[in-house]
Amino acid sequence: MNIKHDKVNVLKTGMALLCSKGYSNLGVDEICKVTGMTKGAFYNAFKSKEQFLIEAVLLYGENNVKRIKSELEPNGQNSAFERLQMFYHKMLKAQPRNNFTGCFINNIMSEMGFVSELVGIESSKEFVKFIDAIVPTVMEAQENGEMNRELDARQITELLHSTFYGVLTIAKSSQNIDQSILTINLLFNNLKPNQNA
Amino acid sequence: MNIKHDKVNVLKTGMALLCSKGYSNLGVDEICKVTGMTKGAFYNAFKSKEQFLIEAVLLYGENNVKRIKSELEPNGQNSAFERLQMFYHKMLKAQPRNNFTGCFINNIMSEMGFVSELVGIESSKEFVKFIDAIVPTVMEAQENGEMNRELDARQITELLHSTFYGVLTIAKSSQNIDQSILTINLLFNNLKPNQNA
DNA sequence: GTAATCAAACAGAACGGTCGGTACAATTAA
DNA sequence: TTAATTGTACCGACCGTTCTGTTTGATTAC
Repeated sequence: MNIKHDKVNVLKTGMALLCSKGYSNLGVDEICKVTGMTKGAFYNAFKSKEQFLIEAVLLYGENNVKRIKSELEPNGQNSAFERLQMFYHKMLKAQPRNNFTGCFINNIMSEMGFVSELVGIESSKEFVKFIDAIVPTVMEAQENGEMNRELDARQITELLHSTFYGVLTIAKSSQNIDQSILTINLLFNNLKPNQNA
Repeated sequence: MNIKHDKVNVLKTGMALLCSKGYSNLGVDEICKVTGMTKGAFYNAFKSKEQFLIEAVLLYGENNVKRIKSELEPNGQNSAFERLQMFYHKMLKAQPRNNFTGCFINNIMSEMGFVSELVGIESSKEFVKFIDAIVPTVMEAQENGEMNRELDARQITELLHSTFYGVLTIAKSSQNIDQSILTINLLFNNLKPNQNA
């Protein structure tokens, strides 16, 4: 009996696999096995394995932008600066202990950015969208006087998220996030206005 | 006629291949083709492809520590802060345009950190050695009054190098280093002592 | 001096396994 | 009936590795 497969669910399951195993280490057979698809169904739904990856990148990006906006929006309790800090802490701590797979876009950028130009371009686009989604909260923190107003908000955001990617990579390799949290905290403290100004 | 292969040269050539193609995308056949080895010679020199990777990581780490120390040592012209800034600029700009492969250790950490525990551990160790090699110059910059003395030198160094890795990954994917340089500059400016203190 | 010996290094064909992808009949939905 | 979807066997290419046999160069024996 044929099974009706929800493409979005397949992509979401595939994302987790891609995130932990990487693209080259993950076979189409395994994607099919885990999602319960057959090869016929897979290649009916996706033109190729690479196209599957790109669709996963796009879906992840879309959902992540929503998540960013949701977690950073004013909640009546925390200031913009606090929400930003909580946001990055949460993402670091969300990683299961001893199963630290890192961020999907960061991993794909690193593995495929130079191998597949198309994948590189698409994941870069998603990164820019993440930045776009975070910038308003950084601006709010600047207006609050919680962050240095002399700096460009977009530059600050690029710095924050780049550093986040950097510590993620190191944490993924050492399977330890303690240092990552210290590093992110240091950066946040440094982005406060000059205390004695 | 048999050819005498220098293991170090083979590893260096392999490093460049690993850096641009990644581990999973690089076959032993290609390593052999580029280095002029045959399979027999390769498997006589290396127990396995993974062992080849680990030896490449170790050699890269060793050479990179030497390079860091050499580029950061006092030159009678530049202050510690200037030498640090020049060091990171140089590493970013050293990447050939449109052929931006990133940093070997960063790439391997991201691709293999979770796939092979051994590779993850070894590359993390090399990262720590890089930090060890940079810390003294950060301390010197603090003593000079060029960098904020209130912060822990090792923490600053971790932040610098993590951010460097982050911007490298993004640059590798977008094939553009302009933003990376701006981001690193912003971080350096922020690590100066509070101007109005 | 030189012939015999031997382990290490090398060459490259071959192996079993896995890869992404396809062919096509069977099944389902319209 | 017809078109779309699925299940499965299968393809050629490629993978890391192993294999057998050869070459090499240093060591040993005479």
